[in-house]
Amino acid sequence: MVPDDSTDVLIDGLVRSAYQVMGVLTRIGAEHDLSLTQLRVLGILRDRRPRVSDLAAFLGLDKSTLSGLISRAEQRGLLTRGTSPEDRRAVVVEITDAGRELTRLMYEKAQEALEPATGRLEPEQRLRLAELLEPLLTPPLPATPRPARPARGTS
Amino acid sequence: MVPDDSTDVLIDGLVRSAYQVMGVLTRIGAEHDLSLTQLRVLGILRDRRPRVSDLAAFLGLDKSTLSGLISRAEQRGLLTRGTSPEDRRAVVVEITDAGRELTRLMYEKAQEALEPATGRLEPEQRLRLAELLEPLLTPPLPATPRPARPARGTS
DNA sequence: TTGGTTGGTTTGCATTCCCAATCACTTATA
DNA sequence: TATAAGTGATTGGGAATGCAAACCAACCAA
Repeated sequence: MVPDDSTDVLIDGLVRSAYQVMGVLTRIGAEHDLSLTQLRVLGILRDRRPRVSDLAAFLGLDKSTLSGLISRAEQRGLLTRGTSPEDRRAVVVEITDAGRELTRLMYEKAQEALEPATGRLEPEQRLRLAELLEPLLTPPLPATPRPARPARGTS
Repeated sequence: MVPDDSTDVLIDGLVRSAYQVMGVLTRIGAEHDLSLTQLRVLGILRDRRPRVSDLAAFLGLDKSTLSGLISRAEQRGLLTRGTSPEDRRAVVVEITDAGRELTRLMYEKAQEALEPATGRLEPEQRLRLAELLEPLLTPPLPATPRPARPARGTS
């Protein structure tokens, strides 16, 4: 498939919007001592309880990189490490309430920060843009089905 | 302006596509020992000859961060430092032919890497997507007008 | 039980990034 | 013109990110 003009101009837009979004996330994260990667991990954990290797594979990072990152976040009380019942070697990572709250706040702020940009589109254009973006996105990690009750304890 | 559903879903798409694009750029850059920021700087330099502070302001980074980054790229022959005629304190950064070629290669590879994603859209959808993205983008640094002749040498 | 594999952590190193201090040049003021 | 203040860039210190290699622990097959 030979890339044509429509691809050129699209790549340019995607790359530039990516830098812009990352800039916003970096700045907002920094205000709360969260790196881009930490922010991303927390975002992923919102509805998943993956193992360290799943996380590493999905993020394209080395397991050792996650090790330190998870430790720091754990010390700050943003997430916890647990052992998988199925495989006692495996470490499952779970977000805490504090982590969840911080993540919510971060994404809320990101939304505000991007508002001047997204506000330049009409609501139906925003939907159309989101629709067009959708097919480009890599499917996320499957969500961990949460037990009927929120399962604060191990229940 | 109260964020509505269309904003939520759009932000989600933008953030995810940003992570995805950054992932691709990071990987491709790494294959040639270029960090995301170095790649970005080279991309900016393609048609500009900004001063260090312009670059820092545009990237939202500290000048000191750029200092080292520029030095390393300079040692690799990807760019050169020059003194501004107008202000002898100022350092202007200029891409070299080697840097330009490497940048071209990187973006070509990025295009290939993103092809499986962008290819999921029809050409007219790609154009439409690019069009919708456009209003969101921060205007880039103004290009440095190049002398009439491409000015390989100082002419 | 042994040997190989897989999941995570630790250690060491380069890079990125910020901040504070510094040097060099520019511009304003006396 | 001399001096002071301001601006542009670099340097050095410190934390975090990221990889690779070495390592331990648990799983799994023979």
